[in-house]
Amino acid sequence: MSNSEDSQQYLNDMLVKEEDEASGDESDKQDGGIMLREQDRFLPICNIIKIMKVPVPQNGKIAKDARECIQECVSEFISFISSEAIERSVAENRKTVNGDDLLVAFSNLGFDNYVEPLSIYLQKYRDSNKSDRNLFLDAGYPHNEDGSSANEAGKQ
Amino acid sequence: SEDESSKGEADEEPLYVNAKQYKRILIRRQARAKLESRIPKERCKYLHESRHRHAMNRARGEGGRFHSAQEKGDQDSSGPDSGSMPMAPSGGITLS
Amino acid sequence: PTIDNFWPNIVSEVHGISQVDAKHQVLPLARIKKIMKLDENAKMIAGEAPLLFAKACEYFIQELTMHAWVHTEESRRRTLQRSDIAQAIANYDQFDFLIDIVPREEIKPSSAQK
DNA sequence: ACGGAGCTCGGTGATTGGCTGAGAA
DNA sequence: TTCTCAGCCAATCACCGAGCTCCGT
Repeated sequence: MSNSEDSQQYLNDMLVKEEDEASGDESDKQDGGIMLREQDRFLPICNIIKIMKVPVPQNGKIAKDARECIQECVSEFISFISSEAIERSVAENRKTVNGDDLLVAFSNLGFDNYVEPLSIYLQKYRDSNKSDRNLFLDAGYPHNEDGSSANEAGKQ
Repeated sequence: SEDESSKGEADEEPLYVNAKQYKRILIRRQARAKLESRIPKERCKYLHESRHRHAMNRARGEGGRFHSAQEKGDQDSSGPDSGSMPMAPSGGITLS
Repeated sequence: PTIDNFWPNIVSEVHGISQVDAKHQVLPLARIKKIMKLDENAKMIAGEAPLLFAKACEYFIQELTMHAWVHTEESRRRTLQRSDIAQAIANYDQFDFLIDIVPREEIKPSSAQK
């Protein structure tokens, strides 16, 4: 039953380290390190397509070239903003790139439109995490801290 | 402060680009060059061998579409005449 | 659904979010982090960074696609293709950072170049 | 004490091609 | 007009996220 024609052997992600492309006749071995696969460089194409369909009319079509083009653009988008944000975190002697570094990077690179919605989104994310923690801690264990004790998240 | 558009690279990029992005574009260009050797020159036909084989072996409808795998064994006890229709709405029409 | 209303709509959408659900993101956070880590200067990355990027990427994809679709309609087509994206990038200076990814010469021949 | 890197693990949605009309040419 | 090519289906399995532990700040 088992076929004997298995040109490529796949190991699990735990063991796979070397290049493992199985594109049929693909045999490009570039030195300089480990080969990067598309899964390492791009976001999943299915998710990209879903988002692309939002501003396109219902009966509109999207060519394969266009999907892959956007996929590459998105990865460059991430790397482009990241590069600026990382440089800022280094300039401030921090090892961790945080959300504020990104917001500053968006602003500095001319993506001013992104700053307001992303600031709101980031604030809501931090609020929801803090409220989760505080509810858990305040439930039955009074833990004193210097300064503030009771503050409610007010908005709108 | 200067609000002029930065020129492209003196002898490589003759186009005018967004002044706020100019410096970063050059930095990214270098970073991509370092990665270039690790990037395959062309896109492969599929990402996973196993998923490729899965798609090839799947039950397919007449129009080439994937179809519920109602049978995957090889032995068909029923007569060949039995039209494979999982659910035939008798005269009824689907709501809406 | 127009370009002028895009960002105002986005801003009112984020206000409608009650609690940030990190789980059901459209884009996988682990993949975004992996792409960020391709930068040799990247050391540590806060958990909120991929989350911000997930949202930002949604906006970016929608905006770029929206701009590209304008050119699809200008050419009286119903299929968005790569040349439309090249045009969109050429016409909006916020997309200048993509100039190497989609070079100018990718704009379809016999089309006016601004 | 906080929070992120690196494991492991289990649950799940992204991946995937043949046919055919929409639509690019 | 000719003929390329994107949408359409859903089952597997690679990968994502949620737990851990460990270590640096």
